[in-house]
Amino acid sequence: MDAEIHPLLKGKSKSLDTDNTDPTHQHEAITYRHLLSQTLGSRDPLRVIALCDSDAFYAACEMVRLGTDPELPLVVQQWDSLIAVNYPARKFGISRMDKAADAKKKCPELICVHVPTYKEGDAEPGHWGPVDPRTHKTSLDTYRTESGKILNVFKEELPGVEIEKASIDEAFFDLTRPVREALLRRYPHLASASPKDMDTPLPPPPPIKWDELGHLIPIEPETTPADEKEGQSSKIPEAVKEESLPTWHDVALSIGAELMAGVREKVRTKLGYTTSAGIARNKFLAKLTASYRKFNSQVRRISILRNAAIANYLRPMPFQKIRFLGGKLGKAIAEEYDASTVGDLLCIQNKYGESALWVWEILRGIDRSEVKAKTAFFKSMSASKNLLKPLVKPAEGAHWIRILAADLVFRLKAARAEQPTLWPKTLVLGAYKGFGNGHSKQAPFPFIKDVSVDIIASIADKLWKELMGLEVEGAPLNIRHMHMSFTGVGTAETGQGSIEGFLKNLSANEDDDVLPFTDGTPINPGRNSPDCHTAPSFTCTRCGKTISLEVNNSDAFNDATGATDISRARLDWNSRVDNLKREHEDYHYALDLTRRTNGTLKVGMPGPVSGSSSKKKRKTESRSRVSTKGKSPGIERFFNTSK
DNA sequence: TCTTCTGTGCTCACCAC
DNA sequence: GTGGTGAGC
Repeated sequence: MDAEIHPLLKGKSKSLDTDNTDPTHQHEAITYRHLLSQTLGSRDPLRVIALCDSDAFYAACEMVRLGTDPELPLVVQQWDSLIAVNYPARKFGISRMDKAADAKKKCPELICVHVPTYKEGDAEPGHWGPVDPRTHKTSLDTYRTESGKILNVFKEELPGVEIEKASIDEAFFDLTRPVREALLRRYPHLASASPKDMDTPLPPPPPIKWDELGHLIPIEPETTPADEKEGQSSKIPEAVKEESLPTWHDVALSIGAELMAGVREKVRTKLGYTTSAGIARNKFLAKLTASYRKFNSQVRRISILRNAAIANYLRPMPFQKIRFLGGKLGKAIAEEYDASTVGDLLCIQNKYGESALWVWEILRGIDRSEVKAKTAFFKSMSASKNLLKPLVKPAEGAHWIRILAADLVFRLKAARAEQPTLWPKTLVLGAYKGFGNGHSKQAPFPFIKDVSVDIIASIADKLWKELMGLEVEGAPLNIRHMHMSFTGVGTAETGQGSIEGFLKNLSANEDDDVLPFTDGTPINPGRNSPDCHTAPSFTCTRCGKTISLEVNNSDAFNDATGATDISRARLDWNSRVDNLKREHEDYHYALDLTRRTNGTLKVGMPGPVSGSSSKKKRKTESRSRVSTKGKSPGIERFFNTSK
């Protein structure tokens, strides 16, 4: 879920257009041009994004595996603590924080399932008899497998839709395209605009039967359902009534809800999992919407956030719930402003607001990050184990090495079922005595087709010896934690630039540059690319940087639309490069603005470029501030301003 | 009822040195 | 290569 732009610097281009009066674009008129354009990407006013997740996923996996009655209370435990509680069990007041024994007291007939475990010699994780943390290691692998099955159903049901697996039980969907297609099918009169009418707004949309689709997040906050009903008849002022009139985007959301209802039903019938979904105009809001469960108990599991409801939905939200604001940055903001909700921050944004564009935008529900299928597998794969009974003799290491190795073998094999050439370049073994007290050693890992516990163990045993060599003679060993991981996971193919498929931004230094396809691999091999070997790009006259277009395999000229027309494809390229230019200009504009209002913004970042990891950069930035400024309190650490 | 807050035991990513 | 942190589930 990488945004393309540094979150703190994201060109607030869109908001500069229509700006402060309508940051969420909820009143933006949708024209024929909007409707018929295929190239607006995240700026599409008809964008529909969904997040689908499974409730109490681990518990659901066990219910399916065991074939238990869905009404029976069930929990999944990891040693003594609960890691998943199904809905029937929640009715007994059991929560994830309970210990297994306490939960059992609350509900004597509770079904307690232990997570799958390995012990030495096991080829795969399983539900073996009594488990013992002193001999076993837990494994979530069966849940990963189930997660993969769900993802496959998603893909089958929505071919051509970009689906991004966000975690073991969540995925984002960019439904914009299928929704647009459905829209044009259902309302064919929309498709027949003459060129001169392209910029006229669409005719009024039809009414929408929300009740059949899911739960609509109310425009007016703090009203009980009764209030809402009453309000609809007479109490709500005219202006609000206006706002709640359906828009074409609402129609689009409703079609998105239909699509999600379809895939959810397929997941239920094919695999037995129930899911929830949130539908909104972007990923950030879709995610928040999905977690809206107020009236969303068992029946309606789709929540929909209309543009008109965004502001009131966000305002009371504790902002530290927002991704990237949950950590130290959020804490610093909270302390600086004595604020806790989004609403609190909206009033005081201007002090640092311009140097924190990402925050400015996200508080207003603006998020342009793309839904993008994960193109590569994990960069690393790790297994670790807390040892309740610390190791005291070096010879005890071999046992745990084999257990951790079994976990990695199993997972690598599973990954290779889909990507046979997957190759972890290094193996790392770590042994720790406690906080910050330990070491790790690594060794190159050969490309072997049949990776086995023995192979890994033979390498790891050597690493273990090295680690033991670091120990002081005669001192107690006392290893409390062991860690083994594969790093540098990639594919063994040559010319693997296409694996990434996206532009790479190698580092976050001043002098870094965006490299178009490091090895010159065609962006879109074959037919449709205007130029098979060059990423479309432009060079900024102000900063001299060359900005290249990110290529996304859901792009309009790609397979799904069947657009084979090269000139059309070229048009797409050009308009998208234009967008990119605008975005980049916005970036400079924002930078200038910041300099004027807040002193110099010292972030040392390249402009908004495609293909870089926002997370990476944000973290880099905040971390470097912390480390360079030492104890500097407050928010300045994050938005480094100077007089 | 909903939310939120804690915590543990992982897993993954990234950066500094 | 190695150590260490932040963050999310």
